[in-house]
Amino acid sequence: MLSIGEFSRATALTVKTLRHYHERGVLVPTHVEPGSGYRYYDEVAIERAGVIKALRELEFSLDDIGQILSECADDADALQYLAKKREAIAARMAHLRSIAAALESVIRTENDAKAMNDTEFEIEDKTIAPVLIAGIRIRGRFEQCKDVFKQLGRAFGFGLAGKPGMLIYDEEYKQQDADFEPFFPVKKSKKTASEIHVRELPGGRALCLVHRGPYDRIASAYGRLLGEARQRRLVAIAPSREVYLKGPGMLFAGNPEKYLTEVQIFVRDGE
Amino acid sequence: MLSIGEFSRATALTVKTLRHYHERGVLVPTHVEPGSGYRYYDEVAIERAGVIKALRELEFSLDDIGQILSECADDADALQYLAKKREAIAARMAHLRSIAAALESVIRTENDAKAMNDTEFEIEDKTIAPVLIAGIRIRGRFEQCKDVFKQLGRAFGFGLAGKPGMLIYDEEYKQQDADFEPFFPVKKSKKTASEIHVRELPGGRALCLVHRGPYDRIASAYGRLLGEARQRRLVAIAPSREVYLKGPGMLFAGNPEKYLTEVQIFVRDGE
DNA sequence: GCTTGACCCTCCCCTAGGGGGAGGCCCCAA
DNA sequence: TTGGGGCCTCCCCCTAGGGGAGGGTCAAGC
Repeated sequence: MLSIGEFSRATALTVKTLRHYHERGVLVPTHVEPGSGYRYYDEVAIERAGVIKALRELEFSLDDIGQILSECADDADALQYLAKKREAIAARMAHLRSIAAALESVIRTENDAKAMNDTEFEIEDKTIAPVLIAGIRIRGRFEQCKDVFKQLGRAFGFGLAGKPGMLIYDEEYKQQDADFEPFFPVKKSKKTASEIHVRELPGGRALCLVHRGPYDRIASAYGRLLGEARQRRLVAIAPSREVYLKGPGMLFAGNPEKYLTEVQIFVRDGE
Repeated sequence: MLSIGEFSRATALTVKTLRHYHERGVLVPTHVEPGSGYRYYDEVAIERAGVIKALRELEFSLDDIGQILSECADDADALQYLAKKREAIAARMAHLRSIAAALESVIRTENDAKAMNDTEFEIEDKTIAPVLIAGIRIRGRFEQCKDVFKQLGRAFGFGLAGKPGMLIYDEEYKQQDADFEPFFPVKKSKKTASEIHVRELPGGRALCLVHRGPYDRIASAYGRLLGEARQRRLVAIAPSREVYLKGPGMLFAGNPEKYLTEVQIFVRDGE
């Protein structure tokens, strides 16, 4: 028979832990001296302690361990518990994966934005590649887009493939009854029962300009782009797009003077 | 100003949680009525509550959240915290992955063994495929192999590709100074600084017999196999192998009468 | 037999993020 | 003025133990 200290060294469990296991009933000492309350353990307890250690390493709770020990004498008997644990761990990992994806997305966005901190932006004549998006087209005020992005983020678990954007279907600026579609680029399509519309956005030639500052001053970027288009004898094709290189973050609204928005006006040669 | 109940509905945080956040200092009410102790919150608190909710969903601790809120006004300011969290989550996921692998391995082993429960085993003349293994060759008593398997399991995180086995280099049975090598099949090689020997085990023709029962009766399987080899005029090639289809489990030692061990004696045509 | 030092005991408080509930005060409307 | 709902503080509960205080026990040396 081993005293608790000897048993602790034999099993590599702390004395505190052993007393706790006794209290919780998962590893009761073989004998408790009635007068002094000293705990004594035998060989059988060493084996049981080994099983408990193995189960703890698999992150079973003490309650589960107590039940497993009372019902099982062989790994095969514990199969249902092991399988349940496997499912629980898979679920937990899926959740952690979604958190990691969200973190990754914020970090990348902020790093990208940081790199553009001191850039002076000019109008660019680019060819935009087609891109798969998930969007929700709505009619109303632009403030609503915040909630729409949240909805999209939840539906796709931030398994996103790029910066969020918006399609603006109106030919002229409308404050009240605007017709627009916030979207996220996504990696692959996914069944969603809601009003989310997943499709490939066509590419094409576009005049682009990055606007730095709050959204209520974004009209100037449109003005410059449309002026440039006229000068180059190009015809704008609706919808135009905005890509939010840096906007209100996932956590903080941040400073609107630092917002970066690329405005893309698709064009074709004028007749 | 909103009462705590109204604020609770506005933020979707429970009243209990809000009081807890107050106590922990992460979300202090805008005003506390001195007489009654009633808490009142304003619009700014709603925004702050939103940030706290987002950070809680990313599984930051309240302490971390307090610090982030006190130092950051923009997602960019929180980058270091986000990056640290990402690392922590990656580490946690790696750990969970190893647990899941261990669970998977036990479950598969037990299911495989269960399927062989009622089988009567006969000698088979098989061609064994080559297999990549990690082994530790030692000299001593067979009881030591238990610790060796533990060591291998730890080193390879149960990222295993099959059943454990053992190579027996002795031509005859030795109790004391046996020369043997417990091994695990592995998926790919891996640098290990210790005495673990990773290599491809050659395949070949072998006479095989599954032995059911404790290891101290395994000699009969060898006897039957060697007799069969003699009868077929085959020559045994050392080392022979044992594959532990079901032995003492990861958790319980279990019932030795149910152990299943495939003995493989490699042979070539006799001259 | 006594002392000493190591060992062991129980009891209480602590961790993170709240949940549940008791007992009592506050506020507003009928 | 009275009710009912809202709000307050205080206490205990959960994991799996850790830290420490205060005090009893064991075995060996003298």
